[in-house]
Amino acid sequence: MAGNKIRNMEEFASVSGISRPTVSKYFNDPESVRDTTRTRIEAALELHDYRPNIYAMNQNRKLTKNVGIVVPLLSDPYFAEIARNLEQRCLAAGYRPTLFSSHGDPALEVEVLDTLRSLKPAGVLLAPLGRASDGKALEKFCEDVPTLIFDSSVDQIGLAFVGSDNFQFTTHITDYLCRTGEPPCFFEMKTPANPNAHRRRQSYLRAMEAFGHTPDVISVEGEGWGFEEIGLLGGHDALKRGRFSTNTILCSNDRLAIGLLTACYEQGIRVGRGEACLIRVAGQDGHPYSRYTCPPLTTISHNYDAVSQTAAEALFAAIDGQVAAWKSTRLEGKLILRDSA
Amino acid sequence: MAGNKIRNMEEFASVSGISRPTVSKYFNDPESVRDTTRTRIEAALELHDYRPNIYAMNQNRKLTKNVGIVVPLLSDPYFAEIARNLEQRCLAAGYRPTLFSSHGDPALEVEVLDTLRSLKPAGVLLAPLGRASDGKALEKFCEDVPTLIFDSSVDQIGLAFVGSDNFQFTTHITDYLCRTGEPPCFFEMKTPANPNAHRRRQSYLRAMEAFGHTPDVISVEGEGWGFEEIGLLGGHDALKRGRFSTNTILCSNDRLAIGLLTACYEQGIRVGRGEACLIRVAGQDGHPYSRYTCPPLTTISHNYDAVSQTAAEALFAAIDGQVAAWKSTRLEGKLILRDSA
DNA sequence: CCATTTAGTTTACGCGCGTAAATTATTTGT
DNA sequence: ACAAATAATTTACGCGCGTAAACTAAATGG
Repeated sequence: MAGNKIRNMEEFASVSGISRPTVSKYFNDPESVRDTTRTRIEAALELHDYRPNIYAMNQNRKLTKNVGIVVPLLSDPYFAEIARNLEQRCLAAGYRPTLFSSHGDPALEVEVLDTLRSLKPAGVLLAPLGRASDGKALEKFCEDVPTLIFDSSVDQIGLAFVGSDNFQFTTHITDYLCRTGEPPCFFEMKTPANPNAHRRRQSYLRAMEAFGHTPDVISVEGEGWGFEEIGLLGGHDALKRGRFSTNTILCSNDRLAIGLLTACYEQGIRVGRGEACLIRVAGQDGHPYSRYTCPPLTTISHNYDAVSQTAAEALFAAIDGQVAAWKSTRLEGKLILRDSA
Repeated sequence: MAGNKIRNMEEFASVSGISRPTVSKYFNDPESVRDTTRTRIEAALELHDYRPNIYAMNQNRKLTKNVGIVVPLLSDPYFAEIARNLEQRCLAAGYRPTLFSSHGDPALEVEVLDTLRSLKPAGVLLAPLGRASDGKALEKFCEDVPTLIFDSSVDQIGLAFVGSDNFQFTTHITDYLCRTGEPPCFFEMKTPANPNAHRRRQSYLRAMEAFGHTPDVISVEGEGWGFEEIGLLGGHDALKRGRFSTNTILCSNDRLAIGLLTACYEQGIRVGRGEACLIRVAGQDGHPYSRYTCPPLTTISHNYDAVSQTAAEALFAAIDGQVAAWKSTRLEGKLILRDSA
């Protein structure tokens, strides 16, 4: 932090007593220079706080150190949490993460990919919108940029897929619900945004069959990503029409469950596993807010850490040139027992 | 989208029949070239889908078109929502927004500002962490980069401040609570992260005095940004110890209220304004999830749109060279009546 | 229609860095 | 201690674009 300001790498090289190409090499990878050289550079770095111009840096590099992180909806705390997790891992690995949200809009998703392309990222961690995504655009993007798909799988594109095992999720929690009370009916959106929802419904149907129960799926209307509102309206409607065939409701996801809980409350229906409770409600996802619903929501949680770690490491490996065949990794969820079911 | 790919502006200029400097001018500001020229460039643009290299662009420009948006905690839906709003406004105004979260960590906040500095942004929309922020670092950053502070004010730094009128918030909702039932006690964190919390407490004290009531502030322990958890634990504790002097509780913010509602639920205390209800709970902020608590939360909501618009427009005006004295704009909130109070 | 304004063209340079090739200095191994 | 291997230096070029200056073409106005 000396008075004289360093304007460029040339000047910094001279004050550090090292040639510019070597300094350049250092900034590319500090490990690539000799210990004594690194020490001298880092000493100068402390005195003069110089940072290479990222624009000039990235202009000539074939591969930048940028990593794009794209989620369908950043205002959903689930995605916010996983994005935060991925962001930290990128930073720790020496990459420069940039966050993008598609805001639930397929057109915006394409725009985001376009923006990303111009950033020439070393890699991208992409959670697609799902059903509504422009498949062609995604595929084309994956051909151009090393992309790892997470959360929601779309065909067999990109380097690999990492997400949760939705079959295990629903089977596991259905099993729990069957063992502890009436077998559940299944509460979902009629036209879900996300393919995971289909897997969960199928898994529910299979599990119920396997356990010898008759499944019952309640599909409510509603488009878009306002799941709580859809759960609330659909819940009110279903409750009024006596649409639930058992006293136990498994929701396709936690946000839907949050809306349903509100509907139950507003109709004076006590939810939980206690004596005085009329129905049980369970969710799926391990949403950050599921602990704070009334009653607190029984759910099956993503393994946030493991998903993030697996996804990040797979991408970094690919960036480092380690070729691997396309692979789908689906991690198991963990049942979180609370008062709602 | 013709077969031949354009490698740089030179090539694009030749296929569009316009000289490179003029094309460069177009990309800087499409309005700065004649209509006929713009039409020809845009026609070529449709045929050849070329995009200027942003790294080369920004290298020589004194001012980029980048705008940084920094919030204390992106996983808080309140900040996620306002960030989304700001992001859209930046895009609409022709800027390239980039989202950053300090993740509740002062050290990360400084890192974010450092990263931002190297992006040479035209401007920054910054919501500081508050109390924990490194004031010196913020001030220095504001000297170097046109920065507009929003949400939470720190001294008189940056171009201006835009946020909500916390005095009006608390006065207004306190007034409502007093008129409709017992005067409220005030539930807050002992060491809040955010200066807005202090304003709200003060406003509560003043309002109660003005209305001729005795104020009662319950300050609960807890550090950091896990407000729901702090509200939950502090709520349990306060309820067990009979710490609430009236049947009405005004929370310093909605997230605290969400935790308190859960504590009430877990202790079998019915919340709301109905006959069978023991206490009333109200929040402040108009949190996106406040509609879905049980009972739905009465709160006073930020005017998200107006705050975002005022902040964005003030920044854009400053970027366009319109000098203005430092100014603080505090917008009024709107009472949202729900079942909790 | 010509003088004036406005916009586009040509030419040229520089930004800050990546990177390659040839050379020289330093470290290793024996 | 000397040859071989490794690392740093010198030199030089280029990336894709911003931008300035001098010039030429096109639009405007009376």
